[in-house]
Amino acid sequence: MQKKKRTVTIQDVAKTAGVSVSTVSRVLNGKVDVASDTKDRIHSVIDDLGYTTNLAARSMRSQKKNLVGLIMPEIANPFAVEVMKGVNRAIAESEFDLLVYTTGNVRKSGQASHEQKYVSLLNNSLTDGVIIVAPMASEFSTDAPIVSIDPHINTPNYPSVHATNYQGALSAMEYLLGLGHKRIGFISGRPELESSNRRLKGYRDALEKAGIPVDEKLIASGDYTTETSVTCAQELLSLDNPPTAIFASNDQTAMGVFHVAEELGIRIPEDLSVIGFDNISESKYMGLTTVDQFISEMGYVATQRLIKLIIGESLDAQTYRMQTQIVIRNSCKKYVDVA
Amino acid sequence: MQKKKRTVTIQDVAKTAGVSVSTVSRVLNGKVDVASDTKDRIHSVIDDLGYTTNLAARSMRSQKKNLVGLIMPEIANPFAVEVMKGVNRAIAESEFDLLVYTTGNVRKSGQASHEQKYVSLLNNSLTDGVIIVAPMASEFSTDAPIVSIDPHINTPNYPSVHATNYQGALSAMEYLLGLGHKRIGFISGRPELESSNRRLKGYRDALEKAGIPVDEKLIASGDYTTETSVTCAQELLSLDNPPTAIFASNDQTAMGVFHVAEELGIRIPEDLSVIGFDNISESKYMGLTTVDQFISEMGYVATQRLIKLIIGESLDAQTYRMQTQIVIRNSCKKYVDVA
DNA sequence: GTGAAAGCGCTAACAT
DNA sequence: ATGTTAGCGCTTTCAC
Repeated sequence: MQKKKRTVTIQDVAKTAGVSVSTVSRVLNGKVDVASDTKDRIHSVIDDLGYTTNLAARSMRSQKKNLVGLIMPEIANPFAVEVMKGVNRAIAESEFDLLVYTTGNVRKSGQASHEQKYVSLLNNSLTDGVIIVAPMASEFSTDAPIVSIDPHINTPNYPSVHATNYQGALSAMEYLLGLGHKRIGFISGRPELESSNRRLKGYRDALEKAGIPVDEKLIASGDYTTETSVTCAQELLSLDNPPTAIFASNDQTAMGVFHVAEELGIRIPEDLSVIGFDNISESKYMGLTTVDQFISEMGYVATQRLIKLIIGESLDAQTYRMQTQIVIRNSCKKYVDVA
Repeated sequence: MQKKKRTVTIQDVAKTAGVSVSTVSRVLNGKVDVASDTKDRIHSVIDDLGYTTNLAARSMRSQKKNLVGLIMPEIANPFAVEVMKGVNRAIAESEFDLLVYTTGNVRKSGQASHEQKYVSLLNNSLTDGVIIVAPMASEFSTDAPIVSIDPHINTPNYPSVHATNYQGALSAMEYLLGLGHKRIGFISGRPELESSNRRLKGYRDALEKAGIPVDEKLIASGDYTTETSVTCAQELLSLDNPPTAIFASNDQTAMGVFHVAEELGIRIPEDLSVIGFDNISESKYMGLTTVDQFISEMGYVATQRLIKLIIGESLDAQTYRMQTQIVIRNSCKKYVDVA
């Protein structure tokens, strides 16, 4: 079992080294005006006692914490994972460490009302700044800088990083239409999210622009999960006049389509073109065409921007839009409708 | 931009509400002996001022923080992601929130020497207990409970959750041997990890037990990443006498094999049986046979055990071994060696 | 170059 | 039912 000794404090170190706490603190924080022999002595005492500075206490007193916070309702879903990957990369390249705060579950976090709470929780005590993912609030009160990723509000009062969801959906559809598809299914994401609605709007507008009337039967309402997508895909593919292509609102959704197609013996991309927004997970190996990955990139960019704010630089623009782009992993066969 | 007001403290609330700080503190912590009208008044002041409690200050004073920590060198690799998923699930079911601490990068974390630092960092200040992933240290000094996942040491002095890596590898190999394979390739994981070595040992022992001499040319050294695995797979598959099956030491490694096979026009599972340890990512849709997922489960179990320790229950055993098991997603064709 | 002392915002006795 | 007060471990003036 682990040792149950009382925590070693700066006091203990000072006492054993025969100096005052302030001297120890100076050494700890790399201040210059300390005799090198005292410094050495203190360092060795620190090693001996296994002292480590108490984060809470330090945070309470000092400005710079070298810590950025990331607030997410949960850290298990693919979107969250991808954001974290991007944040992680930026963190790895920086002098900052990262503290991810989560309640594990959207329900526990509650909604907008709780967001401010989590922001202050981290920002006013532990961290130099926070990144908040998909916030609903239109405003935050905080001492330290904040950057949001994919906020629900279109033009929030705080810096944000978005994806060009509408444009991306438009390009995706143009690609499918360009292959000759006339009946294109759509599986939507969570309807309360801006991102989802803008992808849907892209779908509709692209069809309209192409002079193809929207068939509401071809629009299935998913929720960005593979499970629901399976049901949606079954629904779409068992229509009397099934779609010859499916535009999945995210990668998990595309996975569901792939899964159902496999069960039904429908080959992708030969019999059915599938295009997935995002491209998280390993679907790139699976015969899907994707709008390339930017979620991770959003995490990366958001972190970089936050760090800029922390070190006092200003942002070129408060809103940053990540450009989505079509990536063809496996070209779909040119499709000509038999009808 | 966000408001730049000075942080609202419990003092401010007390003053505006015309009560003492302790009364506010009582309300904040849901103590009973407060008149309901004062309580209401305080609550409304809290709302007005947008007060939120300072985590650092609170942590410094109180025992119970309702927060567990998770320490990982980085949070971007698939193993880390899977662990977090499991932890997330357990957290969602509990009254605790989660704080994930990472430096973003193994290099920045340094090694064993730094582990203790991170443990104390969280455990002696912010959290009620921590989970540490793949620690090298054989001992930790900490006030609050600790649980490790997949420690490098075989029998550490702290509670741990392992997978039955050796047994799992044995079963995987028995499965492949049972299909009639005589030349089975192996792509190893990071050699400094216990898990990797035990999987390799399972590979060797299974062959030996089957009376098949180990051909060292069939053992490629990977590092649990898809990138390296691609090289390994190319190496193996371009041998004069290539393997008819490959045992990949984890799922990412299996992905690499799949990728190379696709490029070479080798069909899985028809021409090449591939079995991957783990089963993270979406490889289950890819014609691979896998040792089923337990990494996430390790995170889940570890969290549950930590919570037990936090609330004062004791563990049945200090070491918990997750049972691995073969899962056949797509049965490989019975293979008979032509040699 | 070093020490003494004043808090940071909070909780937990101890009073009243 | 509420107020007073003593710290938690640390950094930071301000002395010496």
